[in-house]
Amino acid sequence: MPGEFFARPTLRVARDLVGKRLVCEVGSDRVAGTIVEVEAYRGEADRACHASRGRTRRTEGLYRCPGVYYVYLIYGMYWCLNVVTEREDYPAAVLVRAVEPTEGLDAMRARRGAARRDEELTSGPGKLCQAYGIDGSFHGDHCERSRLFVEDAPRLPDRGVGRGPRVGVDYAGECRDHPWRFCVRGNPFVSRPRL
DNA sequence: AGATGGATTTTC
DNA sequence: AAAATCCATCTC
Repeated sequence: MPGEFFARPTLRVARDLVGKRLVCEVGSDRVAGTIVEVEAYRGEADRACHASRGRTRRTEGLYRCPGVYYVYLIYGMYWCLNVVTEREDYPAAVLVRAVEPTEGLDAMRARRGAARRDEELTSGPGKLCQAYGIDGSFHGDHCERSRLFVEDAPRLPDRGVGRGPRVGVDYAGECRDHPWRFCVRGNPFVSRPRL
């Protein structure tokens, strides 16, 4: 998808990202999957957004132009992939929380030692980054010029897309209940099926 | 349920 | 300088 796709209201980008394909090509290696779960993070008033404490060296990436990757380390162990949205100087992004693998399953299994079943390969933001080999070296890349990119796919009907509160943001006060999480309804690769 | 682990941020 | 925090995952 071109950068313009991400230069729109974050909730709309998040909704439209569900069903598209996330692809990573390194050398002759290609891994791909269908995005089945995302979350929107938007503005300094969103207490679950890293930018809620303002523009710092860490959060600077969220203020970049739409289509740029914001990749960060969580709990000192796992990488999480976000794509910046809206416009430059406004902090907002969509977190990719889960994909359904379609290509390169063997490479994913090799990187995901702990996964026993295929459903455990990419059913979480940290898991999918490990399966894809996404790390801090992708931080700041633009989607039009990166080994990692999003491919278009037919739009899912509204009835096939579930919506609910975001995961792991109990600390975010009144922002905790915002229904800014989107997923493919009934898909076994969604990280937390209950919605 | 408990351990893990490091960068960022807050507090002393 | 030290403590607390965090958009998670694995193992027990």
